[in-house]
Amino acid sequence: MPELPEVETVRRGLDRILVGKQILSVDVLNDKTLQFAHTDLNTFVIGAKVVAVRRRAKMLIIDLDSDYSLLVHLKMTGQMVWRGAESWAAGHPNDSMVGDLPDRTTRIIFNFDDGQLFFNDQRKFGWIRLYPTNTLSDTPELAKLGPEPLTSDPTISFLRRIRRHPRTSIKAAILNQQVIVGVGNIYADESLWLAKVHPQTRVEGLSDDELLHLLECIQKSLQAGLNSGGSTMRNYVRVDGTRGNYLDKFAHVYGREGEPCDRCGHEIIKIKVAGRGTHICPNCQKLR
DNA sequence: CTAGGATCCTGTCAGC
DNA sequence: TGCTGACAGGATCCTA
Repeated sequence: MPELPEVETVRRGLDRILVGKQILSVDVLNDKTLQFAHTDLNTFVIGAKVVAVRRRAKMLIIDLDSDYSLLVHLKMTGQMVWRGAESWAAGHPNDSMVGDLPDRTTRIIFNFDDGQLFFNDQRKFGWIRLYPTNTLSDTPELAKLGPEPLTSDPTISFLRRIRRHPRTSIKAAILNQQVIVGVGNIYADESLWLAKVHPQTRVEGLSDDELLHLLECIQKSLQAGLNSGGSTMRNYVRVDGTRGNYLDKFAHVYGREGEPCDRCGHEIIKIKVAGRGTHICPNCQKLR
């Protein structure tokens, strides 16, 4: 799914398009996606205007002038698509970004007077919840999260939090949102390659300096993803109309098994770590 | 605390 | 062609 760079790309688009607009109605095409009392739609959502669109970890926060906020998680296959005078899409890249909507992946539709916002999610893991804006930071979803890697200084918090898991693999540790937020399977692999750390290395086997260097590599990888525009309609459809892969713009190892390492030329291999497909250069990333 | 597996879903792809 | 199993950018829950 969308990791931090993709969710932040969604956030920027929604903030630009939605702020100041009023939600006229909501169509619920999949009951389980909207995870709050549906009667609350009438009380706190319909008729409200969007005040701001924020992000925490991999979640979107749509603040409404009812003093309630929609909390959105795209999980593996969630995407947001705006259709109005302008057409815009970001999140999980697939044909729903460019085809007629609603389609079979559409779960929720927010209707505005000048357009529609589609929440599409093929696998139905994604969800939308509703909380009073001033209670958000105390919710189970947000309360225990680790620091943001690209805003504020995460170093002290990161070190303290990752040291709580001395015997876990470094890959599992950086995927843990209570240690550092925003890292998913792609950016975990990219960061570990950049830092030349084998994903199965135990946390206790790395010094503070090595962990902080890895943190810098996490920040660099996430920033590279963000700079390439996350996964948006623009980079999903190439100029010639064919389908593109935004990973090509920055990925060194993810999805590149069998290809040569950009640094040493050794063949990239795919293994399994922490239950996830994991891409490494076995020459650059040796298990000590 | 930790590893591993199952789970929530739908779709695609490789191999037979 | 059809079938089967593995796998997919997330996260939680359970067992051992």
